Amino acid sequence: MQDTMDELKALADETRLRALCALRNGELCVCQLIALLDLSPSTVSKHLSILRSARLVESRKDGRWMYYRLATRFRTRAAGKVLALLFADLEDTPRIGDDRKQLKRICSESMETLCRRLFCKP
Amino acid sequence: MQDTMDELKALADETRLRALCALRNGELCVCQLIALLDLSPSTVSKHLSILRSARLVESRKDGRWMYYRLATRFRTRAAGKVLALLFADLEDTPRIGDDRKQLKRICSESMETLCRRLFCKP
DNA sequence: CTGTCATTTCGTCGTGCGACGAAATATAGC
DNA sequence: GCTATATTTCGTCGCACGACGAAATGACAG
Repeated sequence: MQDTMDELKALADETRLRALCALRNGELCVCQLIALLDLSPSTVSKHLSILRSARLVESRKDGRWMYYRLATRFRTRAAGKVLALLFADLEDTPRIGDDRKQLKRICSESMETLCRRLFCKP
Repeated sequence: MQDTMDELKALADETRLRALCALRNGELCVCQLIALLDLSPSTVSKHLSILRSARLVESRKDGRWMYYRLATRFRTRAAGKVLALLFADLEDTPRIGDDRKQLKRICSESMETLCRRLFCKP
């Protein structure tokens, strides 16, 4: 039951749902998620650590960059199917639609340029 | 998206999950849920109102008693299937197993006797 | 109409969560 | 080894949430 609760609590936040939806098309770097979600790096990092504790996402480190992706194996039998159902529902919402467009723009940029924009003064 | 969020937030609480599981076999009176969950009447009432706001349960009044049951139509396409998946997973957990036994005992009592035990001093 | 009883609403208290900035950690490039 | 940079950890703040008891509401029983 604790596993289920962890997953549900991880899902019960709009920011984290948006992050999960963004990861549907493959892994993303933290800085890309920061740009998408438009929150402080520390806040985004905390959200990702909550998703990882619930084993809804996995991460890998590549040099200076940290990549997150959807988990492939979950702690509960329900999790994978629940995610699929949520994704299908959220597909049509304006918020997630906007995110998808925004993500396209973000991914068209090199990560160096992106990070420069994120962390440096204008 | 708000509908999905409301549902997920309603689900992300152990007490409310237990209540939903208890309602799988049919409607229950508030006093039966109070006995099962072992929480104050006001607390249980609040939980049920959250579940009702999310449209996961429906209620009907019969005289002095208020009955709650699982909703049949949901606000999102995912909700019904998500509930089914959660139920299947929770089925096997000790907590929900205990609840099922406890609920059998509770339902074997008349509601008058039950309420007398709940509200009156011994 | 009045009293009783089941349930909800209201007010309060403590805890948990999401936000941030500052500091710490880790890696790449010089 | 330094320095710059990407991410995480830590400390703090405000707010939402779950718990309760007391008071309000609504329905039946006399």
